[in-house]
Parts: sequence; C-alpha cells; structure tokens
Amino acid sequence: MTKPPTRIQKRNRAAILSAGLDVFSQFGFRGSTLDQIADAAGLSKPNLLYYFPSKEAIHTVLLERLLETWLDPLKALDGKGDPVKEIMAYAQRKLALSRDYPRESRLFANEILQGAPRIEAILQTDLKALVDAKGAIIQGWSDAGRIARVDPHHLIFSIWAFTQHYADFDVQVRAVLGDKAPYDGAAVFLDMLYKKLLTP
Amino acid sequence: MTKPPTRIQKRNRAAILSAGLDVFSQFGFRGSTLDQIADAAGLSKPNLLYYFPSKEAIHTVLLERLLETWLDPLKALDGKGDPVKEIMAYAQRKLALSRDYPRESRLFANEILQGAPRIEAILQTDLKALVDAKGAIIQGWSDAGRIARVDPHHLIFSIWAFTQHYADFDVQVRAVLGDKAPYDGAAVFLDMLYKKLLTP
DNA sequence: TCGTGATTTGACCAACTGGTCAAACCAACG
DNA sequence: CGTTGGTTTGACCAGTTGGTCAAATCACGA
Repeated sequence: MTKPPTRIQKRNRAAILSAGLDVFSQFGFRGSTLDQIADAAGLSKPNLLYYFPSKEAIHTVLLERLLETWLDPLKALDGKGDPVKEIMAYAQRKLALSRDYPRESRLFANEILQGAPRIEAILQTDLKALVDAKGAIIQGWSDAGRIARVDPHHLIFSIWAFTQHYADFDVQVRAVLGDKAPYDGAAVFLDMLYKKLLTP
Repeated sequence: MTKPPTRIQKRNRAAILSAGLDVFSQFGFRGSTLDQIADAAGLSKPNLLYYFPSKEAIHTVLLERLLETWLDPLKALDGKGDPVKEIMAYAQRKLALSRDYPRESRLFANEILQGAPRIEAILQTDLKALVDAKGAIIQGWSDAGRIARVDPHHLIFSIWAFTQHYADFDVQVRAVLGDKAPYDGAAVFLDMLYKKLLTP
C-alpha cells in the first residue's frame, strides 16, 4: 500500500537522479559529494536526504536503471535474423546509445574502473549469461560459414570498446578532432570495420 | 645544485608513486585519500608528505610519466615502413601496453573520464599534433591505394578503444570470459580485425 | 478558511580530509 | 664516539564529509 508520489516528489526525485548522474558520472562514487549533487539539483542537502536515504541509495538507483538500458541492445540481437545485419545493427544501436546517453556510459565506465564493487555479481551472472548466449548464436553463424571465423567474445568486446570510447573519452576525441563532429564519422567507420571483418 | 637522492629517498619515492598509481587509478584524484596512499606505501601520512609536498604533486608526477609512455608507440609509427605492418605493429604494441601497464591505462582513463582537467591543454596541442601528423601518413597510404580507404582519426580511435578496453574494463572482461586468459584471444582478434580492414 | 500532511530548512554532529609542526629518532661519516 | 643532516612520528588544525533532527513552512483538499 505505498502512496502514489506527489507532483513535487516526482519533480525532485527526477532532479536528484539527473544531478546525481551528472556528478557520479564525472567523479565516480567516492569522488562525488552530496553537496555537489544537492547544488546541481537545486536543493539543500537535508532536503535531498528527504527524498533519498543516502548517497549510496541515489547511486544504486542510477546503476539499476543504467543496467537495463545498457543490456537491452544486446538482448535484441536475434538469432533468426541475417547475421551481418544483426551484428551491424547491434553495433550501431550501441553507438547511438553513447551519443544519446553519454552520462550513463561514463557512470558505467566509472563503476567498472573502480573494480565494479557494486555490480560485480551481476556481471558474473546476468551479463556473463547474456554474452554467452548471444556469443553462442554468433559462434553458430561462424561455424555455419555465414560470417567469417571470429571469437564472439572479443567481437562483442570490440563493439563495446569502440562505441563507448566516444562517450567515455569524449574530451580526448574532441581535442583530437577539433570542431569536427565525432559521431557521423564514427558510424561510417564502424560500418566498414565490421562489414569487412564479418564477410567470410 | 640539487643533492643526489639518498638510498632511502629512492626507495620511498618509488613506493609512494607505486602506491599512488594503485589508488589514483582505481578511485580517481578526488576519490583517493592521502591515508590510502600512505597505507599502501607503508608510510605514515606526515612521512609521505615529507617526500611529496601535496596530493596534487604525486598525481602530477604520475600523469607526466604516464603521458610519455603512452604516446611513445604512436610516435614509433614509421611513414617509410610497410603500411599494414606499421599499423598492425602499433596496435599490438598498444595492446601489450594495456597488458603490462593496466594501472597506467586506468589512471589515464580516470583522468579523461573526469574531463581531463589537468591534461586537456596537452591533449589539444601535443596529442592533437601527433595524431594529425600520423593521421596524415595513414591518409597518404590510403590515397596511394596501399591500404583501404579509412578515416585515419577513427582508425586510431578504434585502436585506442579496443586495446585500452582490456585494461580499463578488466573486471568486466574477466567476468565475461570466466577463467579464460583475455590477452591471447585479444591479440588474435586484433590481428584479424585490422588485417581485414586495411586490405584494399 | 482551516487543518493536516508533505516539504524545506538551519543548526548540529562525528568522522574524515589534506596538511603543518616541533620534537624525536636514526644513519653514517669523521 | 659524537655530531650532523636526513628521516619519522604524534599531536594537532581547519575545512569538508555524510547524515540527523526538531522546528518552520508550504500545498491542498475539505
């Protein structure tokens, strides 16, 4: 029998989560402070703690939401579709995720960099299971000669690495590219890279 | 007329830098504490501050050392060598760097993730100049038809992304691979990926 | 308009932070 | 052995941290 959230609750909770995403994704959990988050959300610190019981709680909610969005594209990889098309679509979806949700990407990166203390268990169970399952599909395509012989795990790693690079290393990418837009060129390159790799 | 460092100075400075690398690479600058570093180095906090004037100073020394090692492999890319061989060698050198110096890779990743406040200027000048120069070489090879048509910048990004992924996302890689060793498979995959991409 | 529950705040706390300092300690060389 | 300069430490400090609490304020339905 939980009460439905009021208008103000919705607004403030959303503001806090967005502010938390800003701050945590830049400084990591330990490097972020409640004052920073409260400021960014336009609230006082005690007021913030009226909506979330602790710093940890904000971080946890953000991580949980993140993991869903993050694993969705891979789940959508369909074993009954056309192999090359499926893998290319996955890679492009992942790249779009980096473009549209860079803060989420950096939050994830920060968590992993710090040794994934809060999600290591999920990585070893849910993520591993998902990757193994989709990896098996790719392995099947590979064995059947429908794509080139590749190690599915490293193929997936390479897609993760390349696409997330544009969000996580944004500053570096922009420093090197100057004022050129990163994502158009990245999409073209991504397309060529995997089309060539996967062609038997 | 600076005096030569004593035996003890050498030992302790090295211990502090190694400890600082451990801690900073995991928690970032703001998330790391002098107590952590002092503990890891086996010294008391005041003792640590006898060798380095501040937390910032330790971090700065580490970043400076890092940047040298980090840009070296790209500098070695030789415009007079065989195009495919040169690029492949660069990629493999970079992968070896991730395998042998994962802490340095994570220190760099942390710095970039946090917006590169301490090295943004260097990225925009030194790094950009280096990448532009080597990019021009690759562009030349591409124009001459000696390798396939690729955007040199994104090619370099993809090499960075893929190789650093194994150091920076180590926890995730190991969670997914189970007990399989990451780097052997990565090297094989890397080889195939770029050989196929670069072949005209 | 009033009452009630939701919301906000200022004052506060203990633990931790980066950093200082004088005093104690120790290594080594004459 | 003594002394001199490098080394280590405990006590300390001011500012920051995550978090609490009672009191004040506000929104809104009756």
